[in-house]
Amino acid sequence: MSDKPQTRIQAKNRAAILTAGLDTFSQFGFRGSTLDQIAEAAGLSKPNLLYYFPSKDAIYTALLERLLDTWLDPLIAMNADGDPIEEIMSYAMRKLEMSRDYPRESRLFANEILQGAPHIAGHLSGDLRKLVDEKAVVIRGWAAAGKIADVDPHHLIFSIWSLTQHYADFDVQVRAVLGKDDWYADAGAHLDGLLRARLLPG
Amino acid sequence: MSDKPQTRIQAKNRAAILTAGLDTFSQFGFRGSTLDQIAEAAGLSKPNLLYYFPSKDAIYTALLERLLDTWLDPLIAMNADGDPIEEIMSYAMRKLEMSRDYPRESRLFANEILQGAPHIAGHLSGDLRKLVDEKAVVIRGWAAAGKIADVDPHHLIFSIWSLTQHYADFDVQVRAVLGKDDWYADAGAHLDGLLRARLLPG
DNA sequence: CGTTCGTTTGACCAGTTGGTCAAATCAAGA
DNA sequence: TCTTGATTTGACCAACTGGTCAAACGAACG
Repeated sequence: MSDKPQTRIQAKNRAAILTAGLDTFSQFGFRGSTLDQIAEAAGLSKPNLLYYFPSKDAIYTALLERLLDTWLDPLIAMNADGDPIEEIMSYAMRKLEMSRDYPRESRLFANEILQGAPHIAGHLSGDLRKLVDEKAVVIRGWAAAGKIADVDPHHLIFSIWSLTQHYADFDVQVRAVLGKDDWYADAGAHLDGLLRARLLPG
Repeated sequence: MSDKPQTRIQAKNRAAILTAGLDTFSQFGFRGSTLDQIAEAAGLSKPNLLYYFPSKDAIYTALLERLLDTWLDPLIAMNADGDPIEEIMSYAMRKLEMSRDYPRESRLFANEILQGAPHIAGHLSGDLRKLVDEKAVVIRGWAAAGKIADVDPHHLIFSIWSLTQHYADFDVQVRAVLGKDDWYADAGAHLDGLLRARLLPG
């Protein structure tokens, strides 16, 4: 929004607060997180924290907005003029990489949705729905042209979201069941096989 | 555990508390829920609620235990002697029905896992892992016998969990994007097509 | 040096939290 | 009816919550 000039110390502390908030909110949700918790994680006193952000809600909202800005980039990048199967597959793989590289962001989003999306309900039925509908048209076009098998575009997208985000959101369960911490390679291979089998035309 | 005889009024109030707790905990998580909230939803006063359960934690734990008892039933029911593809498919369909019929239970579980599974970590690496490993052996046997395509059993199970639970846990998002409330039939058809394409041998 | 302005903090506040307790109420049997 | 035990509640508490504020600190600049 407004980009007032920031001193180095402001930039550093704001960043520290956002990181601490991400850690905390992504684990305990909005109501389950406390300012003291976030302040301690950021290495600041509580009043100091409130010097940089006016309220707990402001920290949370800032995080959500930053998240929404980047969260849908991979879907936006899906190109109607590319090779259909490769476009869909690389979208899925990019999402899987995000689960590996940004699990806290994934869990923050999951928490928000689980609680009924009180802060971003409008975004879901606005921007998000519009974007998904657009891409659904593209996918339906690919299917109609016989480039991929006939598939419900919306539910295909839901499948990619759920399959990939599961590894970030349910990380504890995945690691407990597998008995190891490194799921990425196997998950990638599995996801590739699962989606390709469904998408190959004929 | 101990089944002391319960009066009708005890049974009724305990049930009301558990229902209210399920509503609340599944939406706000453990730390985000308050006893006052639960008491009001149960139609009881807070001290009255604490007459039936010794603490907030006890309500939450009771709910989680009741959940774990039934949550894995569909997976347990997967029969090594049945038709492989139909066994896997009906497992997936049963899980999808559970997302439709017991979304609060699904969200309660999701919340617990998101927060690092503090109450059921042992269960995950114990009972759950054992059960999944057993079924993985069965699935691997089916693949070795050429009854289904070669697939990573653990990640296949993760796929079924994520694909089905997504509709309960991310219900708000699903309904916002679809623009309608009724996802069950379409999700079932999609899931059937997705899994069958991957599992058919040859 | 002194001023100025961005930064930090200790003390504080009102409201909420999980939980306690003694007293009151109720239901049912003797 | 009276008694007994189960049930319910208002009053209360200590700890914690998000948030405020005046005072103190800090660094850069004249």
